Amino acid sequence: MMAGLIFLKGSGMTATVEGFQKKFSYHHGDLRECLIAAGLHILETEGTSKLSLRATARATGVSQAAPYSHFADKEALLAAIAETGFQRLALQMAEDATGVRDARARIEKLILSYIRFARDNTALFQLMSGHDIADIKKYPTLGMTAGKSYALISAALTARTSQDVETPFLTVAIWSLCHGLTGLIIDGRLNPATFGTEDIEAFVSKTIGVFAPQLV
Amino acid sequence: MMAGLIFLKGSGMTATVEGFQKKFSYHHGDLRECLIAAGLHILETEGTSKLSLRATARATGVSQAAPYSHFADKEALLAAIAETGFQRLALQMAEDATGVRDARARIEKLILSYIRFARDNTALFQLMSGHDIADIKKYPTLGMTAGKSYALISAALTARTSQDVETPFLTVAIWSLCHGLTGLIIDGRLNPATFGTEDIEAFVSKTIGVFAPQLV
DNA sequence: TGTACATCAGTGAACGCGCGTTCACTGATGTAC
DNA sequence: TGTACATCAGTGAACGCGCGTTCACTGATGTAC
Repeated sequence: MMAGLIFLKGSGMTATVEGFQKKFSYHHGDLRECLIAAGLHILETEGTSKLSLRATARATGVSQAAPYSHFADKEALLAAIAETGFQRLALQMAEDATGVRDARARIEKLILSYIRFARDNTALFQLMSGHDIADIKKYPTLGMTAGKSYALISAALTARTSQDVETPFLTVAIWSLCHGLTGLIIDGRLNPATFGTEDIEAFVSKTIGVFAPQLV
Repeated sequence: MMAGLIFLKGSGMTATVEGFQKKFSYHHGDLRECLIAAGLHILETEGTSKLSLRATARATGVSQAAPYSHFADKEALLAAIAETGFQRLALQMAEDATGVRDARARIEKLILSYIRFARDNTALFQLMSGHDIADIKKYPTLGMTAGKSYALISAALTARTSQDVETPFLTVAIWSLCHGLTGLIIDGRLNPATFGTEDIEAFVSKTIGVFAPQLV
């Protein structure tokens, strides 16, 4: 099946949109979500430079002016796409760490999940991390959603704080390490041969061991 | 004095270019360096989106086709600008840590210098860290120059490795932490109030203390 | 149940813009004699 | 020392492009009566 079909609108056509059958007509019915989905698709298949309002509308089979019924401008679409990204990231992290109750193992899982997400969705991750959205305060829900993955790591640490190192400090430190390692990896600026460990899993494990030995 | 003057070329005009007087005429004489300087200037004053070959040529007072005498295409100019950025970063880090011989203090200085550079040159730092240059292998000197700041931290660590944690591992870890903390700070995604320390200096110091207590 | 109407999502043409790149050219410069 | 010439950095006009955004409009839909 063509992935693009999901976003397409055409007279009389039917297509599965997020699990339910929908008959398309003059009014799309689900355009906002489809534009976001199409934007995500363009981002991953063609890169940031190709992600335009017009291309997104095109991929959705809708006129170039149609997005303006749902987004004030291009930046608003970018913000919505980034927010979806943060939602997916938090979801994936939570899923990957499901059932893992041991604090240290859980932190490691969360970090590896973060790295995996960035690797699998590089352009999206860069949109989420970058400066393409100038005024982040214009999109209050974006900041909130972005905090979800941070909260997962914070929560995993909260249960197991040592006496001499506070959780907030530890969270920021581990979060920075996770974020930095991820960025360096996806930019190809780290040579895994010089890690001093066999692979990234081992590296993360060793890092947490050195950094937070108080975690059980 | 207008900063733009530095890059300007005009019949009969004189301007100081990197410390020496130069009389401009049909042939510029130093166009390659001036284009890079102008590009850096645009990057910091107007942002990545305004950094185009045409704008750079305009800022240099030269025709829009002139840059093609020195750069194969836009990406080649971006690579040259990024490389200059890496050069400046390494230089600043080395300067900021001059005379600091204590391993732990030196690492801290280097990290704080890295953060300061990113804060003072946000758009440039993003060009250096981002994916705007698609095929980094096309610019071999870029990769080499990028390695200089990494080498500074690595060297600072080499002198003081504990028995149970190897230097390469520690370097990657501290490098990741430094890079990640920097990225989160310049993206405004960290609230300094929740650091658990008074300021960033204290945070970095505490981090190194926890992470590498074996450093004197 | 049937009809008139208000709503507003989506249309399609048009605007002006800045961009990367090409191309035949021009003119300043350094060098060989 | 003076002249002819090759070099090649820089010119300026032009190409085609895709973009964000606006605007008067159209037609599908739901609702009030």
